[in-house]
Amino acid sequence: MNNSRKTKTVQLVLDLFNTTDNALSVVELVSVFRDKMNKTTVYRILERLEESGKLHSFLDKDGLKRYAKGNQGSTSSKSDNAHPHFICQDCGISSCLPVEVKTPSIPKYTINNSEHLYIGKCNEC
Amino acid sequence: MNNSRKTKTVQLVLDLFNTTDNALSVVELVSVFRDKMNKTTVYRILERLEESGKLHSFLDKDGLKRYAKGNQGSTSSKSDNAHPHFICQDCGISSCLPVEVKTPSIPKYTINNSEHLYIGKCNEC
DNA sequence: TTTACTATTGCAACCCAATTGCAATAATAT
DNA sequence: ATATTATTGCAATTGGGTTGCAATAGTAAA
Repeated sequence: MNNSRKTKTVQLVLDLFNTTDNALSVVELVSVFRDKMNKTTVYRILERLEESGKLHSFLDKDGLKRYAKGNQGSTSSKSDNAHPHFICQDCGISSCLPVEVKTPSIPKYTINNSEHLYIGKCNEC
Repeated sequence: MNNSRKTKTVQLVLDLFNTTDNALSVVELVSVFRDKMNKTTVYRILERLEESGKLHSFLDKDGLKRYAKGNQGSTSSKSDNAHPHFICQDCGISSCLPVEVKTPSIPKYTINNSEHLYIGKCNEC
C-alpha cells in the first residue's frame, strides 16, 4: 500500500516544480501559496517530497532552505551524485549546476556527503 | 589611528582561537563565554574580527554560523583562496581543509565566490 | 594625570525561519 | 457508506541572529 495521499495541496506544489528547474526557497514557496495553504503545510509537503526523492534541498548562503527537482541522495551514496548549486548575487535566482563534483580524499577523513554553493551572476544579469 | 580597541572581551575571544584551528559555531562560543560576556557582544566581536581578516566564517549544514582562524577573503578575490570546510557527523567537530578548490567555469555564468562543505567522519570517530 | 571623545558592551526587545501539538478534515481501503 | 489514518490549519513556541540605546571603558590629547 502507498502511504502518500494525492491531496490538492501536494498537487499544487508538484505542479509548480514542473514549471521550473530552479531551486526555490521555502520562504518564496510559502509566499506563493499564501492563499492556497498554510505555511506549516508547505514545510511538511516539501519534507515529504524530499523523503520520497521527488525533490532535494540545500541551504543557500543566507541559511535559507531551498528545494529543487530531483533526488540528490537520501540514500547512502549521497556524494556520488552531488552537484553544485548556483545562486545569482543580483537577481537571487538559484539553480542546480549539471556538473560533476569530485570529492577530494583527505587523509584520515572519511567524506560521505558534500555541499557546493557558487555565488555569482547568471546569464540574465 | 587605529579604530579597534583592545578590550578584555576581545582578548578572550582571540585567546580561544589561538588554542584551536577548529571552526567554532557562534552558538558554542556564546555558551563558552556565557559568564564572561553578553551574547550580543560575542556576535559583534566575531563580526569585527572577520572584518579585520583575523577570522573567517561560513554556514554549516545546519545553517549555523561558524568561525575559524584566517582570512578567506573579504577582499575581491574571495574565490581565489577558497578552501573546503569539514564537519564530522559524529562528534560535530569542524575544521578547515588545507586543500585547493578549483571553481569550474560554467558557460554564461560568472562565479565570484564559493562555499564547500564536506560531511563525514574525522580521524577520532 | 585629567579630560574629552567615541568604540565597545550589556540589556531588553525584536525579527523571522522553522518546528510542534493537537484537533479538524479529507483521502483511501474495505 | 464507513472506518481508518494521513494530511492540514492554526496557534503557540523555539532558537539563531539582530537592533536600539544608554552605560561603560579604551585611547588620544591637553
